[in-house]
Amino acid sequence: MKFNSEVVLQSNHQVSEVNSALADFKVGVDNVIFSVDTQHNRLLVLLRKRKEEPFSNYWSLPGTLVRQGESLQAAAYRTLAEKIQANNLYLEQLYTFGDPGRDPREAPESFGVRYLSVSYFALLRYEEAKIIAKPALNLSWYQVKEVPQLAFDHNQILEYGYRRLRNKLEYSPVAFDVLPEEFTLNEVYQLYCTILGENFSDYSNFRSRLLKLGFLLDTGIKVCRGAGRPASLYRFDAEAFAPLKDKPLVFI
Amino acid sequence: MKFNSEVVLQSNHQVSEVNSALADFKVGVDNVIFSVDTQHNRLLVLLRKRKEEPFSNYWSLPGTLVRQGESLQAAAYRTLAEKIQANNLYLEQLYTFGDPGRDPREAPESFGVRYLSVSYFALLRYEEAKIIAKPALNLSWYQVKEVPQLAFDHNQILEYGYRRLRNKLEYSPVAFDVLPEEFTLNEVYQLYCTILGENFSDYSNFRSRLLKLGFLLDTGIKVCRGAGRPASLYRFDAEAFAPLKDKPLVFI
DNA sequence: TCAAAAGTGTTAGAATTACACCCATGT
DNA sequence: ACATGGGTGTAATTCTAACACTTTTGA
Repeated sequence: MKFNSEVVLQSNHQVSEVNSALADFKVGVDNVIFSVDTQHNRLLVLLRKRKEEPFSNYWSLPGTLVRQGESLQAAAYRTLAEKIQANNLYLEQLYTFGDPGRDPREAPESFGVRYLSVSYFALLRYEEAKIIAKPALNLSWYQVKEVPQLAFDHNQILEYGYRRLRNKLEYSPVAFDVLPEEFTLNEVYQLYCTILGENFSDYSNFRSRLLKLGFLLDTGIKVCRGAGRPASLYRFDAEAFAPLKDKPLVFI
Repeated sequence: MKFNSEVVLQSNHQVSEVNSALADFKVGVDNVIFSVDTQHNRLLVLLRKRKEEPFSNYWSLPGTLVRQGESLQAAAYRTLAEKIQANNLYLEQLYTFGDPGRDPREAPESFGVRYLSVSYFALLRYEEAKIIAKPALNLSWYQVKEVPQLAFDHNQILEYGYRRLRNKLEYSPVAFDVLPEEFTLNEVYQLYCTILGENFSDYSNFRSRLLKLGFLLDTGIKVCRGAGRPASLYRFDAEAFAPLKDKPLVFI
């Protein structure tokens, strides 16, 4: 019998006895909020410095506890909206971490209370992401490559979210949720480059693959970005995309 | 702003007021247990007829509440092991459903208690899956295509699990977790056929693609399955597969 | 007129598809 | 010997990767 590798992520916990009484749970939502800074070719993640126990002074993923009458996704969105403002964003549930011992507030003896974390990942563009500047919130963008040791199992959650992000980009049209209504093909390319790395594909090949898929409409409108030939503005055609849903697309 | 389609799955709930008090949760685990019957070319899912309220007499996904000191995955595995016995199985977390109102035990006024369902999906072969025969458990295999209306949001969970299963099969080696140590290539092909449908690929092409990937070892041992030329037994080589992990495989 | 950015085209090589065909066994 | 299932080979087509080249703008 084998279980899968995803599961391994949450299994490095202290071994603990299982008794047949039911566990009581507090449910939190933790967000991996990625922002793509195509200008500087950086992929960033939003972190918050904790000022409370446990893990006081550690950086952590922004999170919250779920309120009465609030859906999980609504809680995730609330956490996000309290901290940053953005018009185009993508939000999706990631994974639920709930091993006993993942939160030190679970006292070693008293198994009464467990802390469950339903994680979400969000993607938006750095240009649009305005941090709502309350210094008390202790928020900061970190380059994904340079994230320090985080509170709880948040490094694991981040790693998991990063993997999901790269996969999503390859076979689903997340990019168009994040870009504005109208965009140039080069903007799409830049987005892919900063997330997947420069050499994921040649621009001209990327371009023709994308257009061949047939769900990008050329508006005919041209825009000038500094020097160089003006670029066409495209828009995502949801109707043309619909039949491709579920099919394994490759944007590589 | 757009959220993704997965999220839509859990958003058809009654609208309810959010107040700032925290919600209390009971956490359950629900399992989508698929079994592949290659003999009869059927994909089955294990259902349990409820004998308690709510949804008494409805079929439902087998589930349980999480116990003190028990990990989510352990709870999922316990539910499974109580009901069926199998040597080779694959188990993976699916999605967490937690919208307010998904369980009728959440009284309309009292938002105190919420029922969260962390769903898991399992895959095993029908030949190996022995139902532990306690009539009181009211268990039965259903063909996925013929599942009736289920309790709670279990049809949604099943649909979601089914989608995941088909995707997993295409780009990850789940099949080899489910097959015995040694297997014939035709057994692999049959597995793919019953899950993805007859015409997903020609046998000879499937065969060469699979072998070219290089992580199947020919043991040299031949076995006869009735008439016809004897088939070679192969085994999955985890070491040879390791470098291919994360890479986008295509078993189509 | 030249550099920069947008966009098109070409070509060698790899991968995919749809088959035809040979091999080894039970009856 | 022939049906059955196992296994190999191949030719047409499509896809991919790498790169050359043309077009349109600002300076």
